[in-house]
Amino acid sequence: MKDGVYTQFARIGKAVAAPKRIELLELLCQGPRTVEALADQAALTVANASQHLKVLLASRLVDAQKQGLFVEYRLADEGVLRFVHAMRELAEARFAEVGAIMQAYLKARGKLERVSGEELMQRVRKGEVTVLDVRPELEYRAGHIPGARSVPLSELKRQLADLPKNREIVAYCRGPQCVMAIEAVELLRKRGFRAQRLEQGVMDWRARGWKIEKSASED
Amino acid sequence: MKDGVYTQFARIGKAVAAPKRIELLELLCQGPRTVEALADQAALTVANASQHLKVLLASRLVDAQKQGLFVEYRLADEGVLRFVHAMRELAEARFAEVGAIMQAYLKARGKLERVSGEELMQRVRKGEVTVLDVRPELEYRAGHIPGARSVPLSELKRQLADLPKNREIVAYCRGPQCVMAIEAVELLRKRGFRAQRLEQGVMDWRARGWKIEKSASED
DNA sequence: TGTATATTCAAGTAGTCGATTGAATACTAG
DNA sequence: CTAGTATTCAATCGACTACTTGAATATACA
Repeated sequence: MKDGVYTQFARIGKAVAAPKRIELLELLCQGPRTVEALADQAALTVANASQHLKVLLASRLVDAQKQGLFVEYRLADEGVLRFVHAMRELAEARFAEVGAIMQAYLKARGKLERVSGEELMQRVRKGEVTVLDVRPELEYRAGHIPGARSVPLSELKRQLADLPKNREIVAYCRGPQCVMAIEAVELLRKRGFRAQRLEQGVMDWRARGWKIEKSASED
Repeated sequence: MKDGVYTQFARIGKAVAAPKRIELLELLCQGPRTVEALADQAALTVANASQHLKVLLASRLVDAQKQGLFVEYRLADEGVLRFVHAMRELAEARFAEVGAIMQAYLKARGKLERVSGEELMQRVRKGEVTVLDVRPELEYRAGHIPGARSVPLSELKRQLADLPKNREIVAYCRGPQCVMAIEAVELLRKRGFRAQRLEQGVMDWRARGWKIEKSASED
């Protein structure tokens, strides 16, 4: 009996034993995706991605739902999000490597200051800052930080004219491992804006139980 | 770069991808152990246990420390305990199997009532109950619930005479998957005691941040 | 109906992992 | 130093895994 229980536990472990599956999971933490989108973003062949997703499905960490021509995968529930988050925190605490890799990257990029969530919410409430969600619009629609404005990185250059020059701008993306916000802040600063990067991404935001806003359109 | 990060993350996943390693981890959640003790309790050969422990060591989830003739393994820190706990919660929520296996067992044993932690602490404070730690004494010394008395399951029969007949008794062991407390309660009831089982084990107790008492002796 | 598209299935290969065995290493006690 | 003990190392075998390739389903649209 005891053996059976641990075997069940290990199903969770096996699901997160492959780097690519963790990458897929983190992508799914940002919202539902089709197989193709996931394959694309994780640099996998579609067949291979499908196979990994099948494993995640078998471990009940994700759900799949056929939407017409596409199959949409999503996290099974918020508990999975918390688990992934706990795992990331443990990994970061345990492996200097992870922190080091990120820090080296951040340093090379010129030490962009990071803004914390509590800090941000206070300033948002006072109307002191403009919050930018620089992820693709689809991800924005799946859920975003209250008050954030969707300006996908790819659109940023075109929308520069609409942004306030004298107000502070805080950009965020998927999370600490995502570099979209970093690039956005770089661009903004080059153009003379006062821009900073939000330390957390949407995933951490949710994991901490802070509110998420959903767009009415779609789904 | 991104690939490297996820590879690091996966090291944690790989560490908990094997049932036996999870079993070892849960044993270590109850306190430091030597290789031999772990091998014994997890029903592994010593060499095999050593190998698994090496994997856990490489993933930084545990630490090893040479104590004279023995090597003592222990959790790297409390964060690991929280992680293991989060993983168990996820597994239990996700796999009906785990819950079902346990419930079937509990039912077959005659529906022993379960006592919750908050409930227990209130009654302990009022001096209404006697709390028994039925794990091996070594585990008791490594840490136990405040006010608990060490009566290893193997010693229970011999110490029956010392237990109060008219006071309520609450027994606990390692955790939900551990059956020592169940057996203890059964025995006590057969002998006419008013006995109940504490829902949590030491591990859950700690994970919730409740206090743990340590014996002064050893280490 | 036929064609295009998204996803899954099936089979094959190279590589990894878990368990076993027997030897090697480190420490203790006499 | 020698004998004994706890642990690890090294080599092996069978099982499993990730990824690739090419074919098979299933749905949408014309």
